[in-house]
Amino acid sequence: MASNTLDGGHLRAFIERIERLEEEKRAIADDIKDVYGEAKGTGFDPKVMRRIVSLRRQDKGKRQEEAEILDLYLSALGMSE
Amino acid sequence: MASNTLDGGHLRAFIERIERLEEEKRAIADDIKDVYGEAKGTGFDPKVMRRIVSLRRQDKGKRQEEAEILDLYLSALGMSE
Amino acid sequence: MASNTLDGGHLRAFIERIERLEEEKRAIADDIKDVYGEAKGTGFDPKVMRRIVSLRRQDKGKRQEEAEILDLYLSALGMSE
Amino acid sequence: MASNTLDGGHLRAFIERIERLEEEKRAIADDIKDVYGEAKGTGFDPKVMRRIVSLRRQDKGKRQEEAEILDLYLSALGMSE
DNA sequence: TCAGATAAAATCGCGC
DNA sequence: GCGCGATTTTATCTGA
Repeated sequence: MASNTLDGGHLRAFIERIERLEEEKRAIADDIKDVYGEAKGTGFDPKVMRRIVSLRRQDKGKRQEEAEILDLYLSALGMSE
Repeated sequence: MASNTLDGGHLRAFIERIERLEEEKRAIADDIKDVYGEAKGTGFDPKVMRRIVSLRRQDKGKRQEEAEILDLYLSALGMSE
Repeated sequence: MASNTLDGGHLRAFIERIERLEEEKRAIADDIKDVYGEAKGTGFDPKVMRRIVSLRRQDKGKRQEEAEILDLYLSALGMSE
Repeated sequence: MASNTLDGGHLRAFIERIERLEEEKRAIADDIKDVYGEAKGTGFDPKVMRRIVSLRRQDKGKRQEEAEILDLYLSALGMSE
């Protein structure tokens, strides 16, 4: 039972670390929303902006994927080290 | 055309701010994942932990909503002033 | 081409079933709106009512989650069998 | 205070009617999900199907809009009765 | 690696 | 028309 108490304290610590991080994450999400709002206030269409961000994210992901494939080829050729 | 360039620069600035924020957000998400991994390494079940975090988040949200609805009732009853 | 026609017919049947169900769903949504309107007509504030409905929905979901998490705890402790 | 009790009962009746309707709505939503699952089981791609349903819904909305415009013209011409 | 579950983002629709 | 809430769609993550 003592060990249960110990585990409980340990678990609580983990939970609270996670909750703090999630709070930070949420704060940033709010910041992002604010930026969209600010942009809207200066005449930009948030919907269009979201699409741009999404497209650029995809491009970036694709570029990363291509880089990984390149690494794969290089290591297959014994040229990665 | 000059105005287009200006708008473009403005838009670009917004987009880049958003992308930086999204990067931070993703970094925090990774941190959270790490914490779950670390907890798992010490014997805790991540699934149970996620459920706990979720439940606590709901509790918090619900308490806030209840406070809001009380205000609503009071104002509906003309007792808010 | 015969197989295309067959697949097309099959697909069409699925699509139409879905569309019929969506129509029913929309009809119910309209009914709900009507009830809010009727309640408003007898002096109740729809905004407050919506909040109540939302809160009760959350309560229900939370109770279900709590039951699930109890199961999780029990199984995590090897007490579920 | 007696009137409050009466109002409470009335309010409760409205709330419960709404909740029953929302339950029906949710049941239908589940049915729809089931149909997509069934279609997937016979080899159709749910994502494509959703797009089809969405397109057809748009078409329908557009056709309705056109019909309304036609009615408008007809009544403007005194030909609607 | 894929399916299933979970969470996030985007879209839609309502009421104000 | 705008914000807000609900719904739907998309992306992420975990476990098999």
